Amino acid sequence: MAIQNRITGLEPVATQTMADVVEVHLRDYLKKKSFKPGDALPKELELAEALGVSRNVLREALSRLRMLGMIETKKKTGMVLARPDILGAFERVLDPLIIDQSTLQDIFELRLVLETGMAELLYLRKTEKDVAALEQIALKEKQHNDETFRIENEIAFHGKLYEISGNQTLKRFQIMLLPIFDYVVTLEKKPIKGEVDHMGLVRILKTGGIEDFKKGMQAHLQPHFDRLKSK
Amino acid sequence: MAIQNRITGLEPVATQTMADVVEVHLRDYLKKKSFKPGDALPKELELAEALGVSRNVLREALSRLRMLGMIETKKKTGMVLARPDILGAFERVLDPLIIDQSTLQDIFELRLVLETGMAELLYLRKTEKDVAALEQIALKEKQHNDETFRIENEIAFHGKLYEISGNQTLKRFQIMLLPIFDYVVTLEKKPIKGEVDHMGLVRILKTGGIEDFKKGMQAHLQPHFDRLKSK
DNA sequence: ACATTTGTTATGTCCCACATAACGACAAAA
DNA sequence: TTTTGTCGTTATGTGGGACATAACAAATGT
Repeated sequence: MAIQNRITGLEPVATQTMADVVEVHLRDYLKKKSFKPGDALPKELELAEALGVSRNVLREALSRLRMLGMIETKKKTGMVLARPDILGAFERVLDPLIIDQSTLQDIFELRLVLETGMAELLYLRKTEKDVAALEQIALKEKQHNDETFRIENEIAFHGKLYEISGNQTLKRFQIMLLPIFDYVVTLEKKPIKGEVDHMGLVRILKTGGIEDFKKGMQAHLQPHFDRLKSK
Repeated sequence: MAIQNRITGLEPVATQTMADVVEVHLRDYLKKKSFKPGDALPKELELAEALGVSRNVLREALSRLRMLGMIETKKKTGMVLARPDILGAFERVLDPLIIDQSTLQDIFELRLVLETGMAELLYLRKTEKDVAALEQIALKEKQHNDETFRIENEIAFHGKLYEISGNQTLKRFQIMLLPIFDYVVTLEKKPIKGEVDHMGLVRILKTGGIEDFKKGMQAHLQPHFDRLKSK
């Protein structure tokens, strides 16, 4: 048996379960038939028979698609195709405690990449009203001092930025990533402070150009980037 | 009953199925018990009894967790906790045909945000070997002329960029987003060409600074950004 | 015309049975 | 002693049947 340990490049036989196969078949089926959202699907018994599996197996696969939001089911009415919630599945597995360290680091970086790359969208879509709201958030910051408020405000500020970007998917992304980000940050002892604070970013948004903002955000997040060097 | 139809903001009672509830309970259970990957879980019958549901319902929920990679099951051995594949679920629903138009647009923007924000990571981790490989890809581009090759090469070039970023999650992200990107691009008639081409970006990576690259990538993707204005 | 009742039907849930693979223990062979 | 083969045990994988329930549709009554 000692020899087996030395054998490399041999995966332990990917034993697929029927539900796995059926899930793929169903997805292909939906794609191939080019169903539109709202279209009715065959009933469970018909599908089970067509696929040659029991209703049990079929329902396991359907349960998956249902979780992903690809289908919706109602008694008597049957199943209809729906628009999947592409981020819904994401949320379920985004727990800092069960994600391995390197992926955690990856996600941490991802947030930094997003916020520096967001400048284009911001300048494309920001309104005076948006900037005013952002300024209000930044102002409140100076009135309080406790730690929990600081974190909440940090979230509010950056959240508002995502909102201004006008990208709903991006916004939801941020909401999901925040816990992760918090988790990583709180692992460090002292709060990190960049050269440019929130008020500074607001000032740039009001009077500066897009390049200025990129530099500003870069400076704001610089301490976080510095942490990554060790990787 | 007519009154009910006028009430807005009231979803028609999210009729949760047992599998939905059990799924949540299971996830909470796993989190609360702070299982580590590799830890063995109770067997199906025990879980079903503890939750007060039939084995069928439990298995539907388990099937979902299994799909997300949160658990692995083997006959006789039972179930063990695993590291979820955070992007696996994503891939399953990322089909341009079933995603609604606005989300498609969001994702399209997301890619642009990622690639402009990636500059920091690139300059943090690029090696001479990386840049040389990138140059090879850019060089091949000039030798061919057919459309399919152009697209493949486009993918190879930008894919290499993600690779250099050293962020595995980012890289997988790009692979998933590419079909979407292609889909949106091919909706347009003529190929889009920015002021800075691939060779230009390589030149910047070799001799220029990080700010230069940001500007370069910005110019390279500018035509795409211009498309977004109409939104 | 409208409200009520009744019937039908597809999903939701449960239960039982058996197949199958993998583990563990033990025995046989080297 | 170490390896190899056998076999029973066991937890998951799969199949099939039954009934409950909600929702739709048609028939009925006012």
